[in-house]
Amino acid sequence: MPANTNALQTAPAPAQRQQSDLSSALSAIFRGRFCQTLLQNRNSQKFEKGETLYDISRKEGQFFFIRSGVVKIGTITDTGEEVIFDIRKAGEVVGELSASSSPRIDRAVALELTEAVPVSYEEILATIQKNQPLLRDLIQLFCDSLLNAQEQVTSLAFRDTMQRLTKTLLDLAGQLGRPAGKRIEITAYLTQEELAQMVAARRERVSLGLGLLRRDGLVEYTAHGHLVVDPVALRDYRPKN
Amino acid sequence: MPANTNALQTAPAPAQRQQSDLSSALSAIFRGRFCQTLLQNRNSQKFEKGETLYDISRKEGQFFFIRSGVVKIGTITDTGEEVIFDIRKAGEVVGELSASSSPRIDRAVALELTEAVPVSYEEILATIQKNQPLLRDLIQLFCDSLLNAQEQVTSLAFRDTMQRLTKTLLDLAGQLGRPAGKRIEITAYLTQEELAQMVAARRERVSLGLGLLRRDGLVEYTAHGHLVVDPVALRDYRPKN
DNA sequence: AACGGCGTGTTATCTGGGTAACAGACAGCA
DNA sequence: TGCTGTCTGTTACCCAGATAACACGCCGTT
Repeated sequence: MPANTNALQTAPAPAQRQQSDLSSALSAIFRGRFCQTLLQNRNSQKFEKGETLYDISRKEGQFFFIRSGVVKIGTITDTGEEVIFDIRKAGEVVGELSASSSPRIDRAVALELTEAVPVSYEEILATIQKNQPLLRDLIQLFCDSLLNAQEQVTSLAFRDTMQRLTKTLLDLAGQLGRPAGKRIEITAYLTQEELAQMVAARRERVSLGLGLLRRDGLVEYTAHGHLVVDPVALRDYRPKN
Repeated sequence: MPANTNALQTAPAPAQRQQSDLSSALSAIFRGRFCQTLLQNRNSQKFEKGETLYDISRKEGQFFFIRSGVVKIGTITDTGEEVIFDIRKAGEVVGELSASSSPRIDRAVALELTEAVPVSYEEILATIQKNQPLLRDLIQLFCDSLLNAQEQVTSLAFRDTMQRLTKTLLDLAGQLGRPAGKRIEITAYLTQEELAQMVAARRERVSLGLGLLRRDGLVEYTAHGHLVVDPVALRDYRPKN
């Protein structure tokens, strides 16, 4: 079953080969055009649902290239409260903050069975020096992450719970969406608690909010518990309907 | 008066020379060991208090190396509301998001007379390719920025106004602080409105909060309107005193 | 000296959303 | 077949903080 996990042993490759593979993979992944085969000579790790890829304040500087699955990145305060900064899926990268020499606060947890290839920051740097165009992609990755965080700050500063909820749903539809008629199905199972951690509100609020949206036909559940949203209607949803 | 502004003309240097200067400057600045002289062959721009270095959604991808002064970076929503993400001072860099190809939302405004050297993203990339160690510094810059933004999200999600205010004051003391006995003076003039935009709360709250802290001797004003804080007392300030 | 303009201090009122406390639905398991 | 744990839906209550509306001081101008 864990075929990829020991692909390295079954098809040993010289460092040379591996290096060039990594290079292509970085390029493809950073650009979001992930190809399953590119990293096939490298070890991949499996993470069960709920398992953490990396936790707050660990030493090893590793990026993870997600082959399949979905992970949440967020943090937990000393008082046990949890926020979610972002969701990443197959073809994307997590753990970019491991490049920082400052103490970090983020962690990543699999939302479903996830396969990811860990690559040390040092290795990434080395690869970039041999493949200059990758630099732009790496930096773009940081920019996207930063932009996203800044948007969250702005949203928290000025928007109410309902507006943050609709924005979160739209973002999710964009990231994890699969078209279903004129609707979009969010292809991941998120509990209301997790939605609440993305919205930065109490679960009860999210429950109420979803209830409202459902009553107005902007949102519904599939049999599997997935959310299906109406993006256009959601986009110009005005509070106090 | 604008002596630096045309330093390039008065002391023309071959591209070669300029390139190596920029390289050293990047290194020093990224590491926070800014040296006034390193960029002296490059144009520097002056920004009056309140003038914007760059605004939301402009095209030119430029970083600014701050020679002197203090700037705020933040954003304004379409409804005119303003937040401040961060404050940067002499020796630091702003505008790193200009590396992004996605539409950005941030802007930078001088809080006092500021001199800064604009350097295009392309030029920075070119310099890094000739001076590999700089790559780490550039990435560290992004990491610090991202970390800061994530902390703000966490803070907004879980802390009340008073806690955010004390944290903001401590951060400011760390960034703009000059020791004054066992106190620290924040060497910039910030209106309560600006503090409020950093804390993401109404100005009235900040006024009230500062009043409380002042009553307890944790904060005072200098004659010039600067804040002086007691960092140790502030650090373990507990609400509901 | 009189005027805006701008920043600050303060209060009275209203409300979004947190807190607490359930009830029902469903799934796994013993 | 009931037990337990996890998730969702809903309500009553309360409070931190937004809103609104001033008064005051401190300038730089005219």
